[in-house]
Amino acid sequence: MAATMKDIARVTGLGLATISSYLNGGNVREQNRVKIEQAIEDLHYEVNEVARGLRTQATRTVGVVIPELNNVFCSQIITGMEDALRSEGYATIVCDCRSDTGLEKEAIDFLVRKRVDGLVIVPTDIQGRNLREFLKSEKPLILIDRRIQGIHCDSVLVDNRSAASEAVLHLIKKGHRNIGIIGGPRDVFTSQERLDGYAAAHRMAGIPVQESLIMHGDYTIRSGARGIQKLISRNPHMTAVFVTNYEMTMGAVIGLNELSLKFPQDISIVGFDNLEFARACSPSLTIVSQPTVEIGEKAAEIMLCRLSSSGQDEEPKIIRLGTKLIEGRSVADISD
Amino acid sequence: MAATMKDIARVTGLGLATISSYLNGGNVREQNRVKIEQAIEDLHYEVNEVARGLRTQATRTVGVVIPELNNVFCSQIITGMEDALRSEGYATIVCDCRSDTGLEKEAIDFLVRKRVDGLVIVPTDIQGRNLREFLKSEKPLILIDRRIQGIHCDSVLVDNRSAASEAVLHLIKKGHRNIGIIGGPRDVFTSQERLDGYAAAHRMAGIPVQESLIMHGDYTIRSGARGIQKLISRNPHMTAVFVTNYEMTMGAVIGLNELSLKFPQDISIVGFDNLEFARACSPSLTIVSQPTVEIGEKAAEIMLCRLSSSGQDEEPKIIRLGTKLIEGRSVADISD
DNA sequence: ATGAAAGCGCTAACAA
DNA sequence: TTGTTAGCGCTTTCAT
Repeated sequence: MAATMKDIARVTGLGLATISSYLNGGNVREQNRVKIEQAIEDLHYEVNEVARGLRTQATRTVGVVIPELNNVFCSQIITGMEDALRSEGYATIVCDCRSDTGLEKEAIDFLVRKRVDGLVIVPTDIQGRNLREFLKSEKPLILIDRRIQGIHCDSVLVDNRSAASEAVLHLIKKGHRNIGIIGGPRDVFTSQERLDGYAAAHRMAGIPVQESLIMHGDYTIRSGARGIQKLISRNPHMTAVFVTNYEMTMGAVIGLNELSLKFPQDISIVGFDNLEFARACSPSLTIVSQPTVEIGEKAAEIMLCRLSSSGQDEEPKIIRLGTKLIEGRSVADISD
Repeated sequence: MAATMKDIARVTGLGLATISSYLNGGNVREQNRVKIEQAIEDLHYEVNEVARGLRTQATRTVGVVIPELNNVFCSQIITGMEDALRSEGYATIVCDCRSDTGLEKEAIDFLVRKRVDGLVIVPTDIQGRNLREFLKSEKPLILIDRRIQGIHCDSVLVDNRSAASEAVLHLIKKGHRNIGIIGGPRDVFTSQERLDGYAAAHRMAGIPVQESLIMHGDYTIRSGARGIQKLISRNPHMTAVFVTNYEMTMGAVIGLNELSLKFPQDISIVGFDNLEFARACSPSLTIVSQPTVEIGEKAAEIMLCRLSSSGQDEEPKIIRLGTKLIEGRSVADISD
């Protein structure tokens, strides 16, 4: 059996309160401090966080629900967040709900049962019913990447409209007029914003938006490959495609390979996320890059703040982080 | 405040033992069962797993330590494992130690303090000092991907020797005689096994191994890019390269792009992992594919078994899973 | 089948 | 500063 505070008390001849005080950074007489440290060393004592949690009603654990762990955007966010939380003694329990609203509900219930102190989520269910329930618990909730109507809580987002319009304007500047887009699911917040940005860029340039140039994928590699192939067959005049997440970008590249088409000669392409992949492509891809690690760190920072005694009653914060357009060689200049 | 068993007892007029018995699947008189269920419903009661954990000395939580979450091999393993564990009510706390032995120790201590019931680890420290300590706790420990000398515990590995020799023999069959390899760090178990396989294939074919054809990377994209460039400058006769993990494979592709070299015309390449990336390359890459999700599921299965009352005293299991060589178009046939 | 009571390891209020 | 004590919410004897 692992040693307990009682053992330390017995060995040192001190009371429990003294040990507890020492462990929690309180004042202890020098000679006792030495004794306690010696005993802890000898008995390999480690605080039992379960007992502490029962007493303090805090598990020092944060729950995270994401649509897909096996997705660079998500895994990078978690890397940044987990790191920041752990350095403050918080554990992170990550649940992957496979973009399934049912599994999302199960994951949240699971985390509630585990008594996490707070929840960070990249929501799948756009209704947010599960979240409304969670909010009643008065525990901090942070939304990442997607907002939900009627849910007022801290959110960390990127500026999707600007990101998309910057990408599309870049294509327009290079002379493209028939620009396809492979967007995400119609009902996803982020996806809508990116489509808005696509339309806004067209408006700014005075180019009408053509419905046939708009495809909705589901953020998978497969849908990216299918998407670009459909776009091409439907739109003989299309000279460029903007793809709105990493997996679909990779899919689009696969799709072109399958048709033996080359970028930028046959078609220009602007992708999304994952600089490494962009550089690995030949020629390298022009992409919109999101500050994923920063998103995770920001979420952790806000969570830590809410969890501390001070930052509880402040208004919900909406953080918008910027993206960068990183130029590769996948866009042909056809202006003349 | 959330409702407790006491509340259920008060509302139903029953004793705590009865409620507990009900919650744990014991026998309860029909009429009481109904009453209890009603009360649970009304009060939104949820078991407090923290209190239960304190009492039962089990948190129903498994700790996982990996060298890099933002690495497809690791994230896919975790996807498979987390899924299997959660469906049995176990939470997974993942710690990313950034391939740093110091951080690995911190992560393990952290998980011990969190009183995880078991530990699954892709070890970074090849000495395994942290693990020796953990083993004393009598809690189940499972090693993934890498074994450690002197640590006897369950392990889930792939057959690295066969994987590597199959890849190299494939190259030899296509007529290659000067085959470079970008291996992992010298001290990593998996990396040694793959190098063994590389050598074994040469022996089988009666081809001497040349030291200059062997590079050691550190499993990062950057080291793959540098690695292939060094190999090329050092070995003018080299016609093919075998790259031994996904990140370095992507790096090698980047490195070739930077030199404006094409595969398979200028050099043939066999990579590792991530079928999607392999298909996204142009032409598609021939790769060794590991059953990552299966590795995670197997680890979860063994952990669940060890954690159950039955499977505790069995001998450590060493599971070896097979890999597949998936042919793309990145290997030129130069036999004549 | 059910109830009473002890105790898991800790913190915090109170006393000394 | 330190000791004593009560309980956090649960499971588990031991009675009944």
